[in-house]
Amino acid sequence: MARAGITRARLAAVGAELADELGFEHVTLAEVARRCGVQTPSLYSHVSGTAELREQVTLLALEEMADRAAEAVAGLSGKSALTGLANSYRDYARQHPGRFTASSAAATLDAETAASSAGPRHARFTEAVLRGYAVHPDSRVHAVRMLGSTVRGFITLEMSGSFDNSSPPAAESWAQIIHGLDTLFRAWSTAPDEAPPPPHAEDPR
Amino acid sequence: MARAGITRARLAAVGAELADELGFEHVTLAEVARRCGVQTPSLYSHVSGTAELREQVTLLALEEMADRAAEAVAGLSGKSALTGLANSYRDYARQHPGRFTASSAAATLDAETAASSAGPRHARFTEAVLRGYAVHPDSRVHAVRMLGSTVRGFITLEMSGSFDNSSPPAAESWAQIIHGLDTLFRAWSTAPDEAPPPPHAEDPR
DNA sequence: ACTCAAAACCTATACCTATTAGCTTTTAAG
DNA sequence: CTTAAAAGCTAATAGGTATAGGTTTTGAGT
Repeated sequence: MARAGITRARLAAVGAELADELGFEHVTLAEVARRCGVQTPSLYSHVSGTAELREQVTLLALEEMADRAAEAVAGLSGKSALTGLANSYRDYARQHPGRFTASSAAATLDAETAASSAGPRHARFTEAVLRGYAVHPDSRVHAVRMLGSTVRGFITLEMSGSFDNSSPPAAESWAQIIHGLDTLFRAWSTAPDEAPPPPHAEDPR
Repeated sequence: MARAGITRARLAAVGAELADELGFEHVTLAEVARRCGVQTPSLYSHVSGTAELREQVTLLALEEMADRAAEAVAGLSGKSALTGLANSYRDYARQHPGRFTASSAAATLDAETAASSAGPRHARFTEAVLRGYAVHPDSRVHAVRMLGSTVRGFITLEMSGSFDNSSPPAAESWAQIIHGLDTLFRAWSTAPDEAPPPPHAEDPR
């Protein structure tokens, strides 16, 4: 279709559209090439293969999400910030399901790429939100991880339709869960919650 | 390799091994056929295609996880039950990463299949655990969903290596997070936490 | 034991996608 | 203008998916 010079960035953009339309697993060199009005092998001058193409989509998604997260928490603190951050992710996932899925595939990023990606930015925003709660330093990382886990887990399950078969709409639970996190983080701000014994033995490797 | 008569169940089993060894996305008819000492087309008498093969692996994983969850919470209540349930999932994911990934792909199950799968069993175990907290009926579903989201989210992020670049080992956060959920559910058992206004407008479609 | 039909496999084939190799056409710098 | 690199293209291989149609087992009924 559209010929306009292939660039790495354009491949990522086309791949991202494709992901949202057909699902991240259908982001394929052949289809992207088709949409760019170019033969498949031509793409190899710009990306090393399918893996890198998808990686670019993943990085694009992480960037976009970080941008939105930044906007969402700007000037807010406490529960408003928490709500804004969480909603920015959920809204993004609803508007761009394929990209959100791509962002979950950050697993496949090598260490250097991951470090230079927007990944760390996300952690910083989350930390910023948590700072508003004055969470005790010893609990901060845990809170960051819990927030990330719960938000990503909920969105994933919601997207996969896991909540479609039980009665209250997912949105209601979402509100309650955010409320719960707010409560919990408030509690963590005072006492550093003495570490309970590890709930089960680590494999001693 | 081993010839012993192909059955749907065996395909699922071989597929599950394959998933753990190479990753769920490498569960392919060709490779399963190879491992069964059979030609690829022969599999079509037992499954309708790649999609159904993977679906079988997903169902197998859901069954296994439900079995373990059942064992893990048997005779326990309160925080012990919570910990046991959560750990049963995390341990399963560590021992069978590919199957765990497969279980996350429940999205692709059609409604009937999903309903008759082990999916509902998981919800029941979670509910059972929550019952030990005497969570207010109005909050129960939300608690179930939060527990599911947090546990699955954490495990996914841990598996993807997201926690590898910050200092306290993931296991420590895991313990803290379970502790946090315990605290929260205890709080939810008393007051039904008046519903806060929805944190943001639903799309009014 | 014998038959014969279904079950379980196989071969052949067509179509995708991925990837490599090597050629041709632009394009823009000097 | 010239010319070298950039950007694309064609050709060709490999491996996975899927369908069609044939052959061999196997076991149920007689």
